This record gives sequence, structure tokens and C-alpha cells, in this order.
Amino acid sequence: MLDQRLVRENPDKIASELGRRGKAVDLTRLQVIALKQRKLEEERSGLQAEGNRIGKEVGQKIKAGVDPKGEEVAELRQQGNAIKQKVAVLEEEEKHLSTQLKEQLLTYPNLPSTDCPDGKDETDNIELRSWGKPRHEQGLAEHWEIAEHLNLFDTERSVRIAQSRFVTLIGQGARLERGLINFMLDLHTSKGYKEVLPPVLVNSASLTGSGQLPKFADDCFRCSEDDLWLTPTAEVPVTSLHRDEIIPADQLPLRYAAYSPCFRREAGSYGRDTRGLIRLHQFNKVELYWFAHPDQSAEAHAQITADAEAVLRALELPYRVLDLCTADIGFSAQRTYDLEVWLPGAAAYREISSCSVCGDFQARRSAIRTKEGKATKLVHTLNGSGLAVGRTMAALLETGQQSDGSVVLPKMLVPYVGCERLQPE
RNA sequence: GGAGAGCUGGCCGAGUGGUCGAAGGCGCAGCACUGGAAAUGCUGUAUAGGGGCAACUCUAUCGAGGGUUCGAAUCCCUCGCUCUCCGCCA
Repeated sequence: MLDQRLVRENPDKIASELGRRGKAVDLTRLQVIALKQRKLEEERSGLQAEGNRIGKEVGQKIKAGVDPKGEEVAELRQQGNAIKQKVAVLEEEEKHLSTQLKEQLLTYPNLPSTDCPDGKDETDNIELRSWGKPRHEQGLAEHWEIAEHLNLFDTERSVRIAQSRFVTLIGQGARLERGLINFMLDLHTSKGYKEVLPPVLVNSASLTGSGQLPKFADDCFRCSEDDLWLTPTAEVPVTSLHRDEIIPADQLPLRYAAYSPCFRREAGSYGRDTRGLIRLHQFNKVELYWFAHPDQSAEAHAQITADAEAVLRALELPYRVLDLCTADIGFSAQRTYDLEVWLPGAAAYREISSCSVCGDFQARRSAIRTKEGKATKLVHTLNGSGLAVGRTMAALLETGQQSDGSVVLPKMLVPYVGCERLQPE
């Protein structure tokens, strides 16, 4: 959420910064609302001060022996009543304005950071660097073909169990998925991340706090009986891990590595990536998350990205890093680096991690502060996939595929999977 | 699912209509004492939004919302949540 003060004092800045995202917004009306609300608040609190004064006076008089039913007290009561009525009117109007302001403010995305490259669509994203040597041979199989040969998962039967876009991992496939999760968590915790296994059902306040609600309700699965939703990413529960808290400055940064299954409705993506592990309603992900001091978030962004990259390197998976342009960064992000892994079978780079710095955007929505001297400040939050597990498996299968149909696994993974290569059982 | 209890500051806990943002304790910070520390003593220690260069000050907040009242943490209503016992269950 954006700062209300900015709406009052510099709405043009919001308009121009959101303009960089390709979003035309007119804030004149909202500014009027914000200013009027502030004015009413001043007026109201002044009246309340007067009312409080009268209330105290009545108490003092009665205590001093003045007749509670006498004229003097009756006069004060009348004054108190008059004020009460005025306050009620102001309060109602003020509340109405506050609600409008807040509701509107919750729908605006974060302002891109000044370093975020300007652009109109994903073609304006900038490649920062790449790592590894992508395989470019002819005739390489896509991961679902390899998986079918090795019998790693079953999508057809998953429709029977649930729906399309679900997968049931079987045998070596299930083992590989589990091994990858363990491997990633071990890697991150060895670098000081605190492991977290959060609830995957989250309430509306949590989704609002990290930015999914109110705008992206359609992307989430909902348990309508209970004000609970299936989390689309561990970013949601981990943000709320410290919602409404003040984190002592000497504890920052807090760094968490959270494994969770993730659930997304994928509305509007009919027909895209219908095969394999790329786009599913349920997938596993290990998420990195930082609560950082506001002065440290830029370095933190570089570090969280490096920590996500470390997984790809350890798994010997070639990738590139994109600096997403203003048109392509997510709702809560100020700036985002995407990691794209090379899929030799598809002969394309695919997003496997998105590392974002959100500034105080989520912290304001979630009321997560730190204390510096006397002042409380909003912390900065960062998140990055480390990594999306299904897509990692896809990349491993396509990258490690051999002409005999087997798949050679990277060395680091051998202890986690229990074999050096996958072959038909 | 049934029955009951409760929700107060970082934590524990007092407070059943009047000057209460809230006793007391713990914790934390500063100061004193000490060679240093412990112990002890003193002082300070909520959040949000306004005003002021500042000292400071105003408003709101005792689970949430509404009501009664000149005045509510305290009385009334609604909702939410937590806990305990029983039942069921991994």
C-alpha cells in the first residue's frame, strides 16, 4: 500500500511513477478525499477535546459537592450532548472518506524503484547476466516425454483425482521432488536462513497484507465457508508471520526459507503450458523471504537473488538473470530480478525464480515495523523463489537427458535422490 | 459437534461508571553504587494520526463493531478469536 501522506502531498509523483508501469491513474479525486478526511479529523478531535473537558468538569463538580441534578450540571450535560451530536456527524463522514481512501489505495500497485528500467512490456526486460552452457542439440525431448518414458508422474489419472493441471508424482518422480525440496532447504539453511513450514490455508488479512487481495482474488482458491484461502505462495504466510509486529532493529534482517505447496487458479491461461510440470494448480516451492532494515534493502535484493542463483549453480542448470522492466514487475514489487532456467527440450528460457524487493509496500499493509531510537519505521520486505520445484525438475530432466532415455543427475543431488541417474525401472 | 471460561501495555496481572493510557510485578534501557559484576536504589519504557524548531501537546486505541451516559476498560447487544472438558480423529 502507498503512503496516504503521499496522496495528500504529492499525488503527481504517484501518477507519474505508476505511469512508468503503463498505468494511467488520476489522483485528483483521491487527493480531495484525503485532504477532506484530514480536515474532518482535525475538526472532530478538537470537538472531542472539548467534550472530554466537559466530562471531567462534571465529575469534578459532583465530587466537590455540586448537586448532580442541579442547574449547573444540567447545563454542562447539555453542552456535552451538543458536542456529541456534532462529533457523530463528523465521524460518520470521516469514516466514509477513510474507507474510500483505504479501499482505493489497496488497489494501487507499488511504485517502481528509480533503478527499475522503464518499459512497455516484457520485451523491454534487460538481461543482466547468464551462467552455464545451454544445450542446443537437435531432437532433445521435452520434460514430459522424458518423464513418461521414466514413469515419473501421471497427469491423466490426476484428472480423475482432481482436475486438469494437477500432477501425481510417482516412484522416482516423487523421490526426486522430495529430494529437491530437501536439497534446497539444506542449502539455504546452511547459509543462515531460518526454515519455516507455514500453514497453506491463509486468511484474508494475510492475503491483503502481502498484496494478493483485494485485486487478485480470482487467482486464488478459496474456502468460502471459512475466510480461508489456499496460499498461492509461501510469501503470503511468511509476510504475516510478523504482521502487526515491531521487530527490534538488532534482529534485522530476518531471513526465512519456507517450503510450501502453492495453489493458483491460473485463470486466463487456458491452453498455455498444458503439458508437463510448468503450469499447475498445485506446485511445490521453496521461498526465500527477508525482513530487512530500510537502509539495507538494495544489498538485500542482490543477496537474495544470489542465494536463489546458488541453487541453479549447484544443480548445474544454465540460466540467465533479467532485470524486469516497469511494465513487467509484480503488483507489490519495486524491482524484480527474474531467474530463467534453460529448458533444452523446449529450447527456451523459462522463469524459475522471481526475486523482488517490495520496499515498505507489504510492511505498510501488514504493519511490520522496526524501532530506531524513538521512531518506529516500516521494514522492507523481499522475496525470491529458491526455487520453484516442479520447474526445477523439468529443467533437470531436459538438461540431464541422454540418448538412451536416461537422465543424469547433478552430483549435488545424488545423496538426495539415491542414484546418479534416472532410468526406466 | 456439545458444554464452559476468557480476551487489558513486550509479558504476567489489577482494575465493575468519573480526572485511567490504565496499579503492581517481570522484562528492557539509562543513571547511581562497584576494581568489575551480582544484588540494590532511582528514572524511564505502548501504538497510530494531528499540531509545534523543540520541550511538549491534542485525538483515538483495554479482541472488533454498535448502544446507554455529560463521562465506559468497567453497563447492554452483536460478532470474532483463544483456552479447557467431552465426543470424533491423523
